[in-house]
Amino acid sequence: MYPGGEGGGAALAAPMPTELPQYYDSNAAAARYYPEWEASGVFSADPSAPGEAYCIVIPPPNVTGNLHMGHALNNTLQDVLIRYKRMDGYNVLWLPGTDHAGIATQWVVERQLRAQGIERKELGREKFLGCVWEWKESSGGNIVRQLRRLGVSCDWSRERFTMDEGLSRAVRENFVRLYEEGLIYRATRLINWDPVGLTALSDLEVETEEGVNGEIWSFAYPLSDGSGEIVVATTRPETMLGDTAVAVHPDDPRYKHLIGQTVRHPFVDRAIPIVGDSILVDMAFGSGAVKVTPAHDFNDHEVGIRHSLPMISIFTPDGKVNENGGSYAGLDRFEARKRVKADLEALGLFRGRKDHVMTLPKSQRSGAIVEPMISTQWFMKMKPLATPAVGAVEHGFTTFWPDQWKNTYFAWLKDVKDWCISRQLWWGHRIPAWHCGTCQHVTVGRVDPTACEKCGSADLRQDEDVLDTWFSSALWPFSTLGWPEKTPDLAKYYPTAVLLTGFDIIFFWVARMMFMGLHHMGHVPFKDVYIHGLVRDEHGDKMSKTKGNVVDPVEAIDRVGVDAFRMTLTGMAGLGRDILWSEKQVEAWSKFQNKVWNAYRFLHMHVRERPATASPGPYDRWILLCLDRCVGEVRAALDGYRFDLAASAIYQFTWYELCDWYLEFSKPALYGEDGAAKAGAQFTLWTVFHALSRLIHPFMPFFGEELWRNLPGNAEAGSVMVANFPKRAEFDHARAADGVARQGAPDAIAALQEAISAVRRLRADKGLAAKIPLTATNAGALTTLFAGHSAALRDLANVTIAPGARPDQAAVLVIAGEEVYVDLSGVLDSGKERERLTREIEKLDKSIAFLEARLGNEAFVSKAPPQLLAKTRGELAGEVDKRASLTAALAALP
RNA sequence: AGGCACGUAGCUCAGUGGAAGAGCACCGCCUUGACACGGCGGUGGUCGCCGGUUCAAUCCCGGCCGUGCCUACCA
Repeated sequence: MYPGGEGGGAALAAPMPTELPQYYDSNAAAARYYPEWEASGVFSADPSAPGEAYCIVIPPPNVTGNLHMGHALNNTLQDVLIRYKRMDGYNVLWLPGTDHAGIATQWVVERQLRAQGIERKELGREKFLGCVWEWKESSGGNIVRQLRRLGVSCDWSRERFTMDEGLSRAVRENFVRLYEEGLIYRATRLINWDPVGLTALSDLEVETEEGVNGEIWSFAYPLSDGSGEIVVATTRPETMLGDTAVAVHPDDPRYKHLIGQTVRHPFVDRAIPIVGDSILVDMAFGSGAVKVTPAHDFNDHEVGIRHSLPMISIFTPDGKVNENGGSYAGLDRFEARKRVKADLEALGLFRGRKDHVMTLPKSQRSGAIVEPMISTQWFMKMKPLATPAVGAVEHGFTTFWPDQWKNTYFAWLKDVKDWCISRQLWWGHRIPAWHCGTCQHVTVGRVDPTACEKCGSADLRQDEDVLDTWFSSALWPFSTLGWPEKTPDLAKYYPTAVLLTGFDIIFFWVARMMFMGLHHMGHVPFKDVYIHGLVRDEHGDKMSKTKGNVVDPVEAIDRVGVDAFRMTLTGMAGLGRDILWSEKQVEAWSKFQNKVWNAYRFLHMHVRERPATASPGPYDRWILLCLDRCVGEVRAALDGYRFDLAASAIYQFTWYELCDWYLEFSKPALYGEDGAAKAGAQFTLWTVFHALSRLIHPFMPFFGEELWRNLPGNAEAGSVMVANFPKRAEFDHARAADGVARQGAPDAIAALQEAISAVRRLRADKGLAAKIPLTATNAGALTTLFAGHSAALRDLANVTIAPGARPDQAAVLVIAGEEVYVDLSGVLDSGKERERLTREIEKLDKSIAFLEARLGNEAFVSKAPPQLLAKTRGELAGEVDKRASLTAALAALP
């Protein structure tokens, strides 16, 4: 356009066509549109606005982390749903935020400090926390900046952090309430201890490393009365320093007379009772006698409780033998193992060893071998919370997609042990409990107490521990909406619509949100839980630094463009399948993007302004009905979380129907002189892109926006984000028009496509250049049917259909049941044509044999549905006719 | 050990109780006025194996084999 124009007063008849660039630049579009979208306020939710609520809370990434492919997938899928629902008129809120990630973050900062020669303990709690906050502030923006690169439409004005003021308040409220209800308690128990991280862990934070080569080492405990010995075996000989019993099966004839006697501990001055325990001991295994270390083994601990055994802790928090280990005190646990073995051998008590492949419990964070230790910690009572959480899914208040994940969820909740929620860390929500120095009473409160609630003493000391990170995450769906306040957000958006996450945190997070939501809100936190797979490399291997196959999403976006990047992930996201990231797949979607872009440029060549509504011709009606079907498929797919099928439906329609056929069909009208036909095609082309840009937008947001904004005459429509997602009813006019026009007539478009393909095949088979025009003759109704399609036949197959008899030299085709003769005068190669016909006839023979066999089966005829029977008979008749035609043609060949 | 998935074209995956589909790869031909990041045509599969139900099974059921994951692990 020429700003200001040329003067002269005459309005330009038509705007100068905006020259669309040859290629669409996804990242340039992103840079242009994203800031504008964010500034426009469309991302921001308004609970007082109309529309049914549709809310998703983001699975909060680690605040100091970086975006990885899992995040990219997770957030892309959320954005697809959010944009779809927003366009569909829902009152949408996508609430973003980050997690403080207790252990993980503390570790990173500790490591940084250690690199500078500073130890956390020397620094002290206050100063150390200062460093963590500093690190959070300096790196905390990364992840949200990277999320923005994905084009996600979250409500950034509502961004939350698990340790912000509001959420900290929710955490405290939750703790106090559960404490008052008796669901949080302090107890001394055997827990999982991380000797490197120096903190308690929950069961879930312990990972098992499989396939570790170890040994089973046997030794003898001499009976105290000197009458013999009992052989026991262990993978951890050093734990014998804490043995307080030997267990045998009460029915075991070898040992049952010994129950009640004692054995003598060779290193510590201790007589150890022999107890009978049918739960622990399997008579058939090993020697049938088991050493019992109640302070360092979960099974043994139970035995200790059952038999009131002493529980002797033998390790210090950092995994060294303590004063209970006699002369071994001060040795690291692995060093102690060697010494114990050597000393037992020296005493002649060694009774053999064998190799044993075992699994080792390791700390999820530090990797250290976890040590069961008796320790005083805070726990959450799980049974009363878990039961309703199981029921809610059983009764369908929350649905898992795919459904089978509910089994995983049930399996854990139905057998869940109390949750150890305290951590000996500094970074996290400090436990709101104060210990009285005078009477030892613990005061828990919403506000910091100044005096012991029991004795009034002012000698109070706050509990040193912080809460497990997942304690705050468990509240996320309602704490982020304002709980414990009764906010408009909470009223409008809770329960949320769907949670999208990976299967690895069903226990950690999904289950805990479920029971916390049910407990505090009385409703499930989300109606659906969509569990997506893992992003792997193209061979299906897990991405890992050691394999060197990690794809950095930001780098990938820079390289391939954000739209194709997203579509690649989305296109593979079905139900219960992992996503295999492949550059080939990226390329396919880049090509798709390019294909659409070129079709769009074609539109711009022929449509300069918004076309007036025009009555659609046969091709127009056809493509509009295809689009209508596609819209239905996309909606159904998205409603069932089949992102892959939605992507595929769009691809199929766009490439195979719109580009391969419709654009070609429309050319004669667009380039021609028939005003009505032209208007119909222009209007249809515009209508298709008007819908397609909206259909694509949730998946390829910037591409959709670019198509929408540059659609001729669409400037005032604003952003595609707030346009309506296509509905099937939009194309009712085409359906109605098509119904009137066809009135039961055969499907001319299908016949046309068949004819074009048949001629093309013939050409390819005969090696005939496309330039050579062909004539096809037909004496039947087909010529009438094709009467309106001569231009399409000419342009797409370079063939003319005329009424008439069979030429002397001709190839016979059967289209829609009628013989069509393609005049090959002068170019007919009898040999090749004979081959072709023979091949065709062979195929028909097989088909006829198959159909006849079926119809000859009495059981089929009597039991198959009548519709199928009729169809089969019709097919057979058609095949027989076709065969007759081709056989005659073969016979007639010179 | 138990549980849950999965096994369809060379690769990655859709699919349905009524004669097997896509992308990529491969083989021909084609620069035609949206597009060579393209067009047209084509090759390619006893739908893991064995039984059962059914008129009809790749699809439903049972068993087996193989792969992956989860949970619990025996001192």
